[in-house]
Amino acid sequence: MSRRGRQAEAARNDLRLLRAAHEVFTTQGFDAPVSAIAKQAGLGMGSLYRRYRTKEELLQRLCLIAMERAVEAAEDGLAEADPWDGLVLYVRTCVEFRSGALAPIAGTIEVTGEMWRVARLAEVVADRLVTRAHEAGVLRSDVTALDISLLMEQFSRPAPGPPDEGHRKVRERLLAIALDGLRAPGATELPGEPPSVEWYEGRWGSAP
Amino acid sequence: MSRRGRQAEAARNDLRLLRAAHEVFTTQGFDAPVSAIAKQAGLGMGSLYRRYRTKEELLQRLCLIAMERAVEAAEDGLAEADPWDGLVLYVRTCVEFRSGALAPIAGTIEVTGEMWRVARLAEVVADRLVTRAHEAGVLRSDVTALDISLLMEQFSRPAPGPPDEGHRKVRERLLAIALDGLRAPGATELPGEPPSVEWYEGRWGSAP
DNA sequence: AGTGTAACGGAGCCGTTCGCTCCGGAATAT
DNA sequence: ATATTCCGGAGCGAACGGCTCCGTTACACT
Repeated sequence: MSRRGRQAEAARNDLRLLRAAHEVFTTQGFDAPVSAIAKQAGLGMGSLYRRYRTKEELLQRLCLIAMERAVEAAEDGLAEADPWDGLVLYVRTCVEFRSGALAPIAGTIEVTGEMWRVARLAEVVADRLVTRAHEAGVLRSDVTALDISLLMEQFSRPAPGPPDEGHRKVRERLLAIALDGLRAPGATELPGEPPSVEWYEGRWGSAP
Repeated sequence: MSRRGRQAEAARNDLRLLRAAHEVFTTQGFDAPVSAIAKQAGLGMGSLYRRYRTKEELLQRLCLIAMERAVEAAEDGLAEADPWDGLVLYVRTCVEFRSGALAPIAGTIEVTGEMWRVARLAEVVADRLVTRAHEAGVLRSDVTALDISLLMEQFSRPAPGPPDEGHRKVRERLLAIALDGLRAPGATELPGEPPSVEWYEGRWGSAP
């Protein structure tokens, strides 16, 4: 797998690039300047634009990876013996990686076929996790898988200003509160209709 | 109060301007173009820059008004007989007005003396509301007033993309979940230390 | 060692955007 | 009729962002 010399450096740089892009885009929003990614990665613009021919291409790659990670997180949750612990692990992991912050980007770029594929997969796996929690009676019955996706998205929303360790801690506390609110049985019924998949994916542009 | 003719129109326009600015800044973020506010208000740039000499001046006014509204909301909550209902009313009202979305703006502009004054007042009133809920034993004991402020801020965070009625509904559902998570007694203890006021207000620049 | 080549950094091009100004005209007041 | 107030929006200068181009560097192969 690993090559030597200059090629190995290129591979390392690609990783650094993706990490930097994740960091920058999730905290500064998707209209962050490309130069900020290069800077964060400790690379020049030339290297970035050699690897990705356009900003959009970088974003597509980034979203794809984030979704793959979400799938992994869901599978990890499924591997957990206790349904509740599994669900919590999934939510915590996703919020930690801020996958939700990437989701709205999909509205800005063209969604590739592969992205749709992984998105469907992620949906299926997450559904399984939620269904299991429902059947075990540990998750309040009026909450849907989509509610949970949107909750994660809400908690991945970037805080303005420079990244701050304090923000991470605060998010953990607030998320713990919200997770308690997810436990069965709910104290009060949730208002309104559950959100629909059509609406949710409508923000991504038309289907494949 | 109301004047006639051209002066009355100017007063109406000021209101429209503030409403538009609130709408635009809370949904698009604080780096939204000034022209967008003028457009949303149905006015020209000239009218805007006659009333407010600079973008910063407009933002200062806007923040001040938002904080005054937060104070009102807290007082309304205090007027409620039931401590829990009062707290919920306060949180719901603030999230509805998205006061939290304005708070981070304070880091980008100079904070006037009057703004500090009202901020202190808001802090005091909100504290009273939270303390009352604690004493009544309806609010989980490990949550602080600052946690609640930050929760409101998290839920006021702008969603990318065009404003959408769906988002409002979803926010209500998610907020209902979080509010259930605030009820006493909490299912699991909150992680980490409670946030400190110094950290919270540190984002606004130095004290007056 | 010498040469070809793949990857690197970053200054700079060009189109766009943004805050703000300025002026001609319309509505009101005197 | 004249003076005053207020309005709209084209346009200015500066800054910014995506992307390219090119001189330089460091490895690979013989």
